[in-house]
Amino acid sequence: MIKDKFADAVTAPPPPEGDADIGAIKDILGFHIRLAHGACLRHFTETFTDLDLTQKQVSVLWLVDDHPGIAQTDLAQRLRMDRATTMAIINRLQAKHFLRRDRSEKDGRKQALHLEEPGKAMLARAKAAIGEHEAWVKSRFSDKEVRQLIELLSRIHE
Amino acid sequence: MIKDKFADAVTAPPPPEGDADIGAIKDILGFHIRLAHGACLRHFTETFTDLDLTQKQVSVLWLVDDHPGIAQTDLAQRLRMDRATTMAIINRLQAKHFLRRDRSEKDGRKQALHLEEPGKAMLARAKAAIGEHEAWVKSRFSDKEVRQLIELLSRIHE
DNA sequence: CCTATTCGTTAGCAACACTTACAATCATAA
DNA sequence: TTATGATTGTAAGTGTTGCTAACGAATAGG
Repeated sequence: MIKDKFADAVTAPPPPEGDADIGAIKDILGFHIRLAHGACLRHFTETFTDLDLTQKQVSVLWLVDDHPGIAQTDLAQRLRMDRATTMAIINRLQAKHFLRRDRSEKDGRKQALHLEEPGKAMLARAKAAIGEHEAWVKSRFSDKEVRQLIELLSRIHE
Repeated sequence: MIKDKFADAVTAPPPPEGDADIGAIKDILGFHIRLAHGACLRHFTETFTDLDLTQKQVSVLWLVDDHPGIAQTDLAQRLRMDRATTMAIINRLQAKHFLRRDRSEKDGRKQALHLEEPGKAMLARAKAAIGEHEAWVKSRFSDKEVRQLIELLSRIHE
């Protein structure tokens, strides 16, 4: 119930002038990446309204579960985030009691992150929701195309 | 000079545990789209620091140039943006005297957007910068792969 | 004419990315 | 061992973006 007008915009014939879509921008690869990301983000947000989680938050929960005791800097590197941005996300997750910070024993500067029980439960629900979301994205591709797309995108973010 | 640590993170061997990259998340298509978008956005921002323009602002300048007299709603639909978000972007561009709002003669509710001279000059510079940016993105693909990738991404944002 | 819709606008909220600065900790060289 | 420099987390602040809710003005349709 968010995108009715977009549906129109897509199926409607070019409004006034003739060709009249997005013009030469449509040849710009970066532009398509941004639009595709925006579409994904919108659908993700809808899928996760009940859980009240963002993409980043889910990614962090997921990685902390995969790597118990991981430090914030390590997290930031894996998700290509700023240290300060990571802080903000960790703060929100901690406020919800999804994870805790323990001082690392090996390095007093670092914080060892661990999921709390509510975090584990939420992650389980989140993974189910991600299944839905992924199904939505992948519905327009064959398995081979999905692998192709992932391979191509991987080259961009290394 | 922003991403030295990321270069390390990418070329460095998996830190502690064994496989230890991003784990099962790497099979999630949406995750790769987000990372690729993030990488693009970072490079774009670096490329456009001198011009002090964002992706959205460039897209709007470009479209207004392609479709003189376009209304804000039409812009919003083409770029998949909210009306309110579009307002904010138009306001910033207008504050820099890059474009102006004229009341539409055919529909008193609409604002007809036109580029001002500074806007045209800036768009010319922006298009050159986009050339650089695109070259950076495309450097890792063949022409065929670029066409493929655009086609696949287009299916996501319709 | 009356009603519903559209468009622009304003205001506010949340998330994120970035910067600068600072304190604590660690690593290393003198 | 001490001094120096780098790393880590933290805090505070700025800017961009996306969303909502509400309102007035203009339009379209009955």
